[in-house]
Amino acid sequence: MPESPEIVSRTREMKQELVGKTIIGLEVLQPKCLNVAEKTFVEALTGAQLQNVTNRGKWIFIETDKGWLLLNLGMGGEILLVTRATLPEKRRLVFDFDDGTCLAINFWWFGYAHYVPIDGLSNHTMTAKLGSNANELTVEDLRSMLKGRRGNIKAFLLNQSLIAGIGNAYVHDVLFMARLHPSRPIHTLTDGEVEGLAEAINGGLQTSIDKGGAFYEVNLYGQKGSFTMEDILIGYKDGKPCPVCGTMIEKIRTGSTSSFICPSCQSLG
DNA sequence: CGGGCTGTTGACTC
DNA sequence: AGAGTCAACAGCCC
Repeated sequence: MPESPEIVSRTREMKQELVGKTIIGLEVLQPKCLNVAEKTFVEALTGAQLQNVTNRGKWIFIETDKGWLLLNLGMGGEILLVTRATLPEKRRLVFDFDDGTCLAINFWWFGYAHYVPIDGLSNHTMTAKLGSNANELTVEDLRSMLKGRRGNIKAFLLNQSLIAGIGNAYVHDVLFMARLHPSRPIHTLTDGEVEGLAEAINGGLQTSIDKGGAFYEVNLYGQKGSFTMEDILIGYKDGKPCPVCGTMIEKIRTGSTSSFICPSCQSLG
């Protein structure tokens, strides 16, 4: 489940490794993940030189002199820096570079590889409405976003057009650190709770960013991230004791997703 | 073997 | 506007 920590880590690695390389060829094994015709995609990016790699939420922005390559790994996937000799079996896209290396991209279930012309980012609806990066959020940002908003806090945190980068894997610990129940109505939050939530968002993601992302995703070199189950406080730990009060952690249904909570630390009040 | 569950996202409905 | 459902279809667990 690639969320901010994994995407920020992949972005760093790609910027480090790929800037300056030129795409001399590319292979599309799953045209369905594209936003344009396969022919258009291939023609647009062949010969493109990579200039920068950034991210917004879960989207990776690869800037080239011929336009943008935007990637979203969906529910998981790998971006691997390999050679033709070491290509992974599972791959949906392969970019060949002028130095003999290549980038093999696979989506675990589904994902997107979109081409956008140099001046066309504002027309790319899937990224144009993304909110600010979760790992760069300030208390003031959060306060103004929450003001007057209805609904519950978990749906708010997962809404990418407000805060970009939090997904259903990290949200459990973010809410736990802020001592908030996922179904807590936004309008009932106190000033202190909003401040605590801002800290929880930053803290909850930063540990994993520092560790290169979660153990269930790999980096460009095929190595797993070092953020492990031991770094997770309550997520996916139903039946185990809460690290703060010892109460049994519960798995509950919240809308169409599951949530993990300590029923004592995160009471609905 | 098969069914149910899991990360994302947008489209669609009420 | 918010909440729910579905569809993209891989892999794991029981």
